[in-house]
Amino acid sequence: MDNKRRSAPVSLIQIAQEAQVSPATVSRAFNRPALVQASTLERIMAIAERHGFRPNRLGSSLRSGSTRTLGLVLPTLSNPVFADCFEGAEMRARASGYSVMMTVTHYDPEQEADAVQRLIDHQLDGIILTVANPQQSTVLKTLKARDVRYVLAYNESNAHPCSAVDNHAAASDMIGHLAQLGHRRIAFISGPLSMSDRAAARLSGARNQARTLGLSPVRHHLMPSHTQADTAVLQQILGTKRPPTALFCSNDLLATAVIVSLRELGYDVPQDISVAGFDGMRYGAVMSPSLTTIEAAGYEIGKTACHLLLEQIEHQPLRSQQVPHTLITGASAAPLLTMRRQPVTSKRI
Amino acid sequence: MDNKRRSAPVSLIQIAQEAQVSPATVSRAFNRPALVQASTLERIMAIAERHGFRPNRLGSSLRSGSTRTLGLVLPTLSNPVFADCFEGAEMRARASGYSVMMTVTHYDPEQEADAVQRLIDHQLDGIILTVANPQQSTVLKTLKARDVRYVLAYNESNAHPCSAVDNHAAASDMIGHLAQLGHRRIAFISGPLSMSDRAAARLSGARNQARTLGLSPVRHHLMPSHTQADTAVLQQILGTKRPPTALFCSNDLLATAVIVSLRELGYDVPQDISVAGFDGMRYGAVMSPSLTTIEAAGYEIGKTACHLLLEQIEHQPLRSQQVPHTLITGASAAPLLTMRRQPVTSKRI
DNA sequence: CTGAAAGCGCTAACAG
DNA sequence: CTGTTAGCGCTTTCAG
Repeated sequence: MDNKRRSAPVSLIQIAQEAQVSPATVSRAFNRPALVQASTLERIMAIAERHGFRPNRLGSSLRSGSTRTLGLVLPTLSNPVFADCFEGAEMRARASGYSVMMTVTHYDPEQEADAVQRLIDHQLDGIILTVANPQQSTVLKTLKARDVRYVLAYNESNAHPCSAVDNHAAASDMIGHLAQLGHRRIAFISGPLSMSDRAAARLSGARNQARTLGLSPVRHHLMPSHTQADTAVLQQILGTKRPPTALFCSNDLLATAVIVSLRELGYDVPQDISVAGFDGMRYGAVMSPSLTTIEAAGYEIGKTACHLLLEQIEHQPLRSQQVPHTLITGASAAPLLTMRRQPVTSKRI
Repeated sequence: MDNKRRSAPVSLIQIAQEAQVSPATVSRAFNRPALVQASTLERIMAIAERHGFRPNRLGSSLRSGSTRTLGLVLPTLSNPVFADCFEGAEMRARASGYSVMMTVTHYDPEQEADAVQRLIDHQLDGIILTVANPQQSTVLKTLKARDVRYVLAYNESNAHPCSAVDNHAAASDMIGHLAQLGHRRIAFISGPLSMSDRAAARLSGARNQARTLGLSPVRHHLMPSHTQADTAVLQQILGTKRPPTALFCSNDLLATAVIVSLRELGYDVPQDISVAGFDGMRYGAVMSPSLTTIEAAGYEIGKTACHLLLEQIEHQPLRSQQVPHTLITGASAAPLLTMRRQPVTSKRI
């Protein structure tokens, strides 16, 4: 009856029989062809091809103890920097014959834990992950306890191998840039810091640099999520006596949302207020106004993280690597002088 | 010496010994706990927990013939619609206890073939994929020949199970909308059609509707890639005697690039020329001008494709499912009357 | 260069 | 409800 589905699952043993060699030889033919006599190799391969045979990786993984598969755990792919990160990591993995199992966590530590457990169950050779906060991450403990190899991507840490930009320095650079444009009252806007150590590091870098340059202390304003702007909060920020003249947002998606909300409130960017982001997502350049931001190449972070992980798998010593960042001067942050004296506080739309 | 790495790989057998039961019982405890006496179950689980034991999926997969893992093959995650597609598919997969192995092909049939082969080697339970063109796709033949379950995402086909929007109808809708705005000369812009049957279907829908409405025939102009605009081509298109008043681009990324290029050439969108896209990527709403486009929800396509695949895996009959599309009226396409009479052909920048 | 044998960790039959 | 048995498909010693 059911003779259509799952036709002829040929196994290595059958190839061996047909080729009149032992299974071991067929295995060698595929894994270390140099060890097999040319004529034998040819015969085996011909038969294999005829049957469309390819070694079943489950068998080989079980026996050899390696799945040649890596796990990738990221907050979300909606943020294009993480999509880039995947592409960088997968490209690097493929170059070494590895496949990638991927999952997203939506910045939720509980989902991080589930994800990592799932990947461990699959016996992956290693895991690349971005966690909410490496300091107090139970997953990292699990990983260590189980002796699973891993590398953090985006998170900075000196307790764990990682691939990231120097968020502190990058945020400093941005504050420097805004200061150079004449801004002295800068606010920092982000989602819940507990969900992103990156945002926290950026805030700290911003504050530090503001202090160094003698600017007003950087106020921190919280948005409900890392990618959504709360209009009420913005209204409140700008309704104060001496409102900030520039808003530094913890990521580009948030900066984008903030710009849209400001527009709805009747503020022009950068005419009434400057806005800067962080990440350097591709669309930033296309937006209007084009986004002033820090480019932290996701592709590089992913590629590097994967490279570090593969090093570990090859038993090279653990190490971390910083990925360089670049300030991108867009039109969303303008010199203070060209801005209006009195920001309009009433709606204009 | 090397006593630090890979500490104590506990196996089901060891748990069985310690719990004084047979391996089968431990297996049942994890897979069908209802079949095990409560007290036994408890004892087993306690011991397992103490050792941090979890069943090794390689063993179980090899024996049971199912990896509970699906493959996802997409052109690229740089296009946010595909990133959404991943999220939709992975969410659906996870809901049924499946993991996802993912890879990108950059619209290259050769990479599609490699990817599928790699996934087949991993013995995945099924594959969701977007191919350049299902009509002449060797991968689909391979998949069929090997009796691997699969569902197409984005590609429309009546020879293969698939989840997609009705590209033809959607393109018709867009032409209808542009016609309603007063446009009668509309050009269609895309990358190489051989790399995307979606673009081809959209072109055909556009042409058909233009004919129906008695508009000028839709001219098709080719860009070097699906996401990059060639300024020279645009210049040539607009340099003709009776240039099109609206450009319908085969996807949003391309539309975005076209708008940027037009701006560089000194054309204002939509003042001088209207531009429409296709896909409904999130950033379209944030752009300026906001993008007129067709929303084809990637998340839904991915989720649906995964759902169809899981149905297949549960031996339900093959089927396809169309995902609805929506016209999004943005500001990048404006009524003809408000446009200038004579499009400027000299640079203004 | 090749073969024989053992077994990776688990589950599916079949008994009881 | 539980145990026994027999592998799933492959690789890896260890011998030749």
